[in-house]
Amino acid sequence: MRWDSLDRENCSLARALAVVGDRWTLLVLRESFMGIRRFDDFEKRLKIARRVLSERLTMLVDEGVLRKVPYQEKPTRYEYRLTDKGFALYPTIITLVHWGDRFYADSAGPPVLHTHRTCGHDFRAVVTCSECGEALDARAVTLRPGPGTLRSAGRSRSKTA
Amino acid sequence: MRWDSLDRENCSLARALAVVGDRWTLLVLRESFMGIRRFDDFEKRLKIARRVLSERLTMLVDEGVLRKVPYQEKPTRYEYRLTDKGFALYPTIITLVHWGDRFYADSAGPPVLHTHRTCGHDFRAVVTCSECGEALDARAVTLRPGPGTLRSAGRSRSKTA
DNA sequence: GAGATTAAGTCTTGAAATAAGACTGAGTCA
DNA sequence: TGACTCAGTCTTATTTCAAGACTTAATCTC
Repeated sequence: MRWDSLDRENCSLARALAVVGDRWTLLVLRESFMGIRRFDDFEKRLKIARRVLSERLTMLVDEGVLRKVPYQEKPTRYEYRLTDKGFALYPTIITLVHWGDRFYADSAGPPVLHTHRTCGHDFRAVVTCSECGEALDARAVTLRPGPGTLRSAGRSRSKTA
Repeated sequence: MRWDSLDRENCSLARALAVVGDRWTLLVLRESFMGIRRFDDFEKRLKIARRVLSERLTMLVDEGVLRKVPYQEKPTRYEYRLTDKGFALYPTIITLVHWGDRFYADSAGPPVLHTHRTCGHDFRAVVTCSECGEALDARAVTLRPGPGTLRSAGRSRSKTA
């Protein structure tokens, strides 16, 4: 499978992965969520090859996940900021961080704590159902074909997720 | 950076990505969540190179995300099932699927709908704070060093996420 | 009992992505 | 004038990946 053709596949996960399903891309976004915006700062913090960083940033801008904003003139220089589409990836990233905390933290505990400013507490991310508000468990979810289902999709059979 | 050394880095996201930060790995897990368990079924559905599939499954078993369970003898054959650690990736996958639905669905709508058996409704995944129950926004989260922080970590400065 | 089939892989080969680091260019600072 | 900053691009060697033929072990089909 060629990944640049994946966006045509009728699967939201495959389409999402065609954009962010890459280690460097997600680490770049982690830095964005931590407030990093400039090329050299990304490079120094990630120790990423400049060529790879350049490619990823350009791709993320093309996809609308980041946007280039000029922060000085003479010479004009740009920084990379999250768009709303980029901010919408936060749930994915925070849940993955917490998975890492849970299964790969040092015995001492997680390296970083997340504090919810609204309530003032350190928290874990809990994924809940938009309809009933209960915490979601994969075993309690059923799949069924949606309006965008293609005729070909074998995955359209109702199946326990 | 070599990815096999990433687990030693003091960052939960990097450690998590060292395991699941790969397109094929996440698509394999998607199939697992859809109930697929056998080598040939993964291969047929994903059209993945057998070599790559074999590698990914072995790695996921080594990491404890999947486990091999014999389902017949003569010859003994195994299927791959999610462990609890594997099920714990559901929040990450469901939020990424919904991100794909939101930004990459056909005009008709998402290809697959998710139904919560507990309440009977189609739902979106909402990430909430474990402490106050409110929906989380990246802008309302602050980072601070946790017990596992290394002395080296520049990321330990308190920073808006 | 010969040959096809099923399941779960391994092997080979060519193509693509990555890492490391030198190089470029436009402008400022000392 | 020369060093420095920032944001890249370019080159080359290494690593990883994709495609698909091949292997093994056992069972079904005729």
